[in-house]
Amino acid sequence: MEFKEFTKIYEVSNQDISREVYRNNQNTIRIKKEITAVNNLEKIFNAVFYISYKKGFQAMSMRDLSQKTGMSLGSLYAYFKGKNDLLGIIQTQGWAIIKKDIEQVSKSHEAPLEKLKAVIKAHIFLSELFRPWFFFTFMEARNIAAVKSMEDHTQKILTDILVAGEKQDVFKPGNHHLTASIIKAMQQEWYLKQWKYKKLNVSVDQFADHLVGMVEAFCLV
Amino acid sequence: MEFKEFTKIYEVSNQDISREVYRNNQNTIRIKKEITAVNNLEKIFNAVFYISYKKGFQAMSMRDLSQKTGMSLGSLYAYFKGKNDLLGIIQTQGWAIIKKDIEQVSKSHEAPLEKLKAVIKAHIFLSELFRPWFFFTFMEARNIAAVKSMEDHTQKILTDILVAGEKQDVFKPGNHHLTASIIKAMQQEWYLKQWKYKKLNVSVDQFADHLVGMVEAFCLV
DNA sequence: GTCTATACGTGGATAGAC
DNA sequence: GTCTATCCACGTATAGAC
Repeated sequence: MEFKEFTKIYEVSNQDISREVYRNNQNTIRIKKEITAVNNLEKIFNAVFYISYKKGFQAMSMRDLSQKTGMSLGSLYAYFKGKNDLLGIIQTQGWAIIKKDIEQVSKSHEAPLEKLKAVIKAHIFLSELFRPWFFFTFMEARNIAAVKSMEDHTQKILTDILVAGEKQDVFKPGNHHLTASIIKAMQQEWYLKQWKYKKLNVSVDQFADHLVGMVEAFCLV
Repeated sequence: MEFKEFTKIYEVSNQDISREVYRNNQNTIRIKKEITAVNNLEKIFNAVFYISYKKGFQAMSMRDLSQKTGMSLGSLYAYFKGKNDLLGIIQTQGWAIIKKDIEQVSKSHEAPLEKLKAVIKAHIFLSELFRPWFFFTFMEARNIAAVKSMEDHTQKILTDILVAGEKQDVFKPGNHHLTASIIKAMQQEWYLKQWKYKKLNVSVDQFADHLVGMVEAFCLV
């Protein structure tokens, strides 16, 4: 599967995400008109990602955010209770995006190798589609327990596939936990070092294929 | 080479680092007695790493730092001009540690495969020895141009080895820039996700060997 | 729903005693 | 060299007009 294909199957836009956030937080968001709210939420998220990418969420002031969105300080506080609340909203949503996807993909395919390839690629493609969410979640949430448990969760999926593959004599024996962990690291690389791959002129598809190639070389009997 | 061996060859302690920092910054540091200065600098760095690991450097207040070091606010400012200055000092030193090592190691060995293994392992071992410095540098300096150029630099060393190996028919042809980049990502994993490998009970040596195994499987003809 | 004006607290930094 | 006390700016958050 290539990235283009993936985007057609996985039809979710940034607007959809903002709408989801709006509906999940209608109790705290003071805006009544959905269209207005969704549009502004999108503006807010983009601004947060932009500023946080450069200097981190903590260093971003509400005045920064006000300037970048073009909205006043007062308006912003109609969309979230406080800066900390905003952080929580983004993290929760980022988490939801990742979780939903992984579960979906890991159910498709049966053969271990095909399954492994599909899971690896799906995660990279998803992180490409929502790169700012992934980057932000990684950078700003590092020590939250929730994030660690999510890492464990997604890693377990990979480990299970490797173990199943070994039983079917498709994969070599070895420390599958460790292999799974390193695969995860390689996937993360794509959204953590975007600037590098832009400079190297490497596309998502190239990156994903290269990574799959490395995993195959190491795991296959 | 194993980690134990490495530590014997590379005989540098945290004290040595603090002393280096002291000597490099004698113009701005107001303390005259070296012993006092070096001891307190070490305390300061450890405190910075501890607090920043949990909430990031920006979120760390000078009062946090004062409490954790047991030194007063006033005293702290005798060691650096300001919070921003402190950040710069740590980053510069972190950078120096990495740079010095890599250059040293890349000169040893001649055969591409041996050289590749040595460079990969040395970096992992070094990052283990000075893990807080590496973690801090990665997390707090992500978008500084200096850091990007350093990434390029260390990556180039790996790329060159791969290219040389291909010419000697030891390594398969391929996108060596991309491979080098992914190797770097795998190395970084060791100090970025320390908590995970502690939980998995994976030692530095195991990790390094596993990684070398993956690279060999992929690169060797 | 969005704005401006403003209150209030926190945090970086310094002065000056010891 | 280190401390306490204090200054001042900046940033979060709210009130209330439009």
